[in-house]
Amino acid sequence: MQTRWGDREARRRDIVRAGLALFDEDGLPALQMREVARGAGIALGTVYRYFPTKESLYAAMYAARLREFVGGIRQTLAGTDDFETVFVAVATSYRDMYVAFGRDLEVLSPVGGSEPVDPELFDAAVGVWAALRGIVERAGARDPDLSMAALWSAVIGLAGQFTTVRHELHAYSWDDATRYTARLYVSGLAGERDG
Amino acid sequence: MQTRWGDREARRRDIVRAGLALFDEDGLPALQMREVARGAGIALGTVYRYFPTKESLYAAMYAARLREFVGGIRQTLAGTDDFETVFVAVATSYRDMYVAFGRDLEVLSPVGGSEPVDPELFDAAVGVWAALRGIVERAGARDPDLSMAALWSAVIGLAGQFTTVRHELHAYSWDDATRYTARLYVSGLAGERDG
DNA sequence: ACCTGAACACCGTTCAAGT
DNA sequence: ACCTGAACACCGTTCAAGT
Repeated sequence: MQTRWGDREARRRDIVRAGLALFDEDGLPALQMREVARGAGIALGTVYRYFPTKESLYAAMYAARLREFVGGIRQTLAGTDDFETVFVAVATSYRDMYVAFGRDLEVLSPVGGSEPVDPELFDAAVGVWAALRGIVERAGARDPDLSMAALWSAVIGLAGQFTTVRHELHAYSWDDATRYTARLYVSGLAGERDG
Repeated sequence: MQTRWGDREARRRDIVRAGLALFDEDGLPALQMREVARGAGIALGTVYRYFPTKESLYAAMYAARLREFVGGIRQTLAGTDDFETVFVAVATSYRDMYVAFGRDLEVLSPVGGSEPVDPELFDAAVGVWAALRGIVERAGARDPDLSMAALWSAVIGLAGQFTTVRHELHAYSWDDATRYTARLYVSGLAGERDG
């Protein structure tokens, strides 16, 4: 299906799709503007009529993936509110994005950076964050926001640890480590409530 | 103090020092081989007689910083074995390295990657890891290795969270979040012991 | 208006020549 | 042996010309 001359919306999608294909295949070094152009079936210069820099293309690719991430968490939350199950699901989705995008992940950050985000995505992220906060609150957190900061750090850290060679250090699987971390937090939060 | 013609050891140090100066000033984009040569007072081609690629120079710069990191933790451990104090100190040192080197940090990974590490550094890292493990054990961990994995994730995650714009999301300082996380773990580990 | 691709700029790497 | 720096290769970005 050929994108028509002048169809800016379809052209933009073609470019982002071509970028993600290269990126998924061989990482950031493979994201070369000449290859993007080739994948999108256009000339090199045309890519720059849609994205003024390589970095802005990367940002668009990232936004596309973020949308999928938030959608996945929403689906999990629709099915359960068990702390451990939700923690493992969120951490696992996060890890998958981390593998691709690395340290610059801004997943679920409703405040966001300097650029205005798609409002629909923004609202979805805020909703997800509030739902997660509710689960933490029911687990006994005295200061749910501070607990969320700690929990979110655990998610980031597990992804970081199991994404490098470092994880070969110990014998624990992703699932074991993630579930154990969830239980440790539940126990710690229960201690806050009861202690 | 001019490095003498043929003094390979001093020359190597000059190059690594020049690289770190550029890197600290303006990050990875500023680490350009021409600039490294200029900073080390040698010709461009000479850099390649010491480091076959830019990546290998980067690895040497990283090893130099890792040595400082391990030395700092050892000093902390010599002064105290209080869980919270040690956790905050380790997390803070880790964060400082994370700011510079990002997701590729392999700090305190005694097994290491493919390249053989300096044996002295290796031994120091193993010693530090064992000492930290002892503290976790005394805090009540039933499976200290699994707890270390979770704790180490917390360190990584806190660094990750407070190193991006994401940390502007909430009102908590590095110190608050780090201390709270330490206490949550202590409470969780005590639950393992007593529960 | 939108698209093209040759040309430019920049930077990692090489290698024949210098001491 | 060690060092030099001009030359090459690669890739992000621009812009005058094409439809």
